[in-house]
Amino acid sequence: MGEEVRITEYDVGGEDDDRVLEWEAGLPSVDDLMPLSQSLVPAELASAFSITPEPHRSMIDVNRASQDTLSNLRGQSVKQTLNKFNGFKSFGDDKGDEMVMEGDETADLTGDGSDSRKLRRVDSGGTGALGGVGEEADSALRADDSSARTSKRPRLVWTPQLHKRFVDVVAHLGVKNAVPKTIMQLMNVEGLTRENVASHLQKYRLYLKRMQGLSNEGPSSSDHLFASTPVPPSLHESSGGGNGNSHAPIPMPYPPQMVPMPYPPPQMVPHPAGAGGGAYHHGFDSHSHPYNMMMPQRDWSGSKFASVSPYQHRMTPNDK
DNA sequence: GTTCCAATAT
DNA sequence: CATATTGGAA
Repeated sequence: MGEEVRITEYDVGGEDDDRVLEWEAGLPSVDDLMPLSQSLVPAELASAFSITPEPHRSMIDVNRASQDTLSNLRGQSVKQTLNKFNGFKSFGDDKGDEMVMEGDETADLTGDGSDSRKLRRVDSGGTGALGGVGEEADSALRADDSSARTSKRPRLVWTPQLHKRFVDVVAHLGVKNAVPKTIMQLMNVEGLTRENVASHLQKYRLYLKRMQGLSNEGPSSSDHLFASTPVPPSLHESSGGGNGNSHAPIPMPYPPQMVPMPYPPPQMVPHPAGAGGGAYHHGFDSHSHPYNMMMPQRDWSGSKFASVSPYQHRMTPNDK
């Protein structure tokens, strides 16, 4: 069994600082990785081989470790990086809604009760304030607030990836079937609520409508996210019409493997939301920022919510 | 009783 | 502007 965390061992060589950013970009998110608390070796197996499992490691430990490591790499920007780690949040929300999804090779391990710790860090302007390098990373969190219950969900941020998925699903369901509940289910994004989808769907419909009216012309400044999304050419109806099946609450289009868009299990990555300053918008022109650009299909990060995004840029390049 | 959907609120 | 929340209608 190899060791998991030995990131600290990599030596930096004489690389540029920029390299570091590149690494970050490609690195899996925290949620991407196996839960730290989980041992790689099953207990029985371990005992059989006389392996003593390592004591538990918590996020705090890791953060500390990474802080150390990063401190070595670059004396300064550490904080920013750490924020990325702390910035993600995890929801334990279970509405008991199970997917009707098949069991293909997704081998979904995601769903497991991966530790639903609520690690919440909403730093926003803090960056400027002290900017100290030795900024506290832990912030153990006050116990009472840690329970997500009774607390409101943060605003969902529809990242390009999320939206992409949304559009795909909507495209595949007919117009008739493209209702919030179904969409939500097919999207298979953890923590995504029906309301979230409903709200987005509403906006999306308006967008489509507007698009139809003005079929040609007009890089409207209000395009944003939508502009870059391949709109379903024709909103064709799916099996809904001819399907005489009375049962099956959710009409699965086709067998899993045949379905043109097999979605990977949900994952999430911390999003730079407001703080960093840069937002995506427009899809292009973003190549100066390490994170959150339209990545190749893979890594469809940002399936989750992000901290509030207080800032929004108002740009009217060529407003019409 | 649930879900959709449009309007309205934050 | 982007989402959330609301309330009437299917």
